[in-house]
Amino acid sequence: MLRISKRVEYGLMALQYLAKSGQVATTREISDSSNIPHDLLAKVMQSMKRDGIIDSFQGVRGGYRLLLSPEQITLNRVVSSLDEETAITECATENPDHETCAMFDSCTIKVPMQKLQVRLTESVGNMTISELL
Amino acid sequence: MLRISKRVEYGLMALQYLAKSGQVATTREISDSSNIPHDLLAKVMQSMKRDGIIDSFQGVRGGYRLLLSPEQITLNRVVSSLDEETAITECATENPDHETCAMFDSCTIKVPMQKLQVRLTESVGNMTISELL
DNA sequence: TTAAATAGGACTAATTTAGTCCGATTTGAA
DNA sequence: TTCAAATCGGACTAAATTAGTCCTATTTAA
Repeated sequence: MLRISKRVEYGLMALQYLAKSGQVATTREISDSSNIPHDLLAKVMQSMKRDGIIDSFQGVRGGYRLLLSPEQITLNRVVSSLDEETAITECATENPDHETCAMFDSCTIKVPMQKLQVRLTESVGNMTISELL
Repeated sequence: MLRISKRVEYGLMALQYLAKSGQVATTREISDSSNIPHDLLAKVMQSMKRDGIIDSFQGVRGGYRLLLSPEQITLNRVVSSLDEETAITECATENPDHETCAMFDSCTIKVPMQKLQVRLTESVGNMTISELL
């Protein structure tokens, strides 16, 4: 029905890795262990860093570390760090309007779609990293 | 997190229309009333016809009609009629294997993803057309 | 000083999705 | 009988999104 992006897949793998190790790990270490393209994972880590999910250390002994506990990191959070679009339809965002969808006024499935979004966020999106351990 | 395709959006609108009218309606009628590209809607209707959700009548007084009650038509059903990929990851399909994903063996988030798929199907996917009325 | 690491922007390639076009067939009505 | 309105279905193009690469700068421990 709805496919998860590679960015989110890689992000989840990396967070799982960090949660398991409990220590600082480099993108090289993670990408090698999981067969993830290194440069792409680097982007993913940077995004999650900016969002405050993980912490980073530059320089030769650098790397990343979890900043939140596995229980605190939800799929919703990971997705909103890593994906552009996070809603099932354009009108299922926080404050949808004509800017986002040309059919805004005439649309007859707007309200049901917004309800679906809530269901998705509350059931699927509430998964946490602790469920990956 | 996961966006619904235009095909599914249009499909839902059309099914809602058919459910409301309770009669035979043409793709022209539906596409005009909802501002949907006609030719694309035609494809969508054909797919849903093939899947047995709706019924068709050819010729000058032709069109489409619901074949199932609105309560019987789930989002899961609509999506599987209209989309190519219906799972959140390649490994969250019925019988996943190496054909579908190169990382199948080494992947460490396979099982959790399969559980997520179940959650998605059971919560979001269970919505029916009756919820659009 | 150097090598290993993050930071980040720009870019290309690949894939997926959206939408169009064409011709065939069916069929009710003028 | 003809015609126009409809479904049917394949092939195709265009657009958008996603995946992945590349390059350069900065940081920092050894």
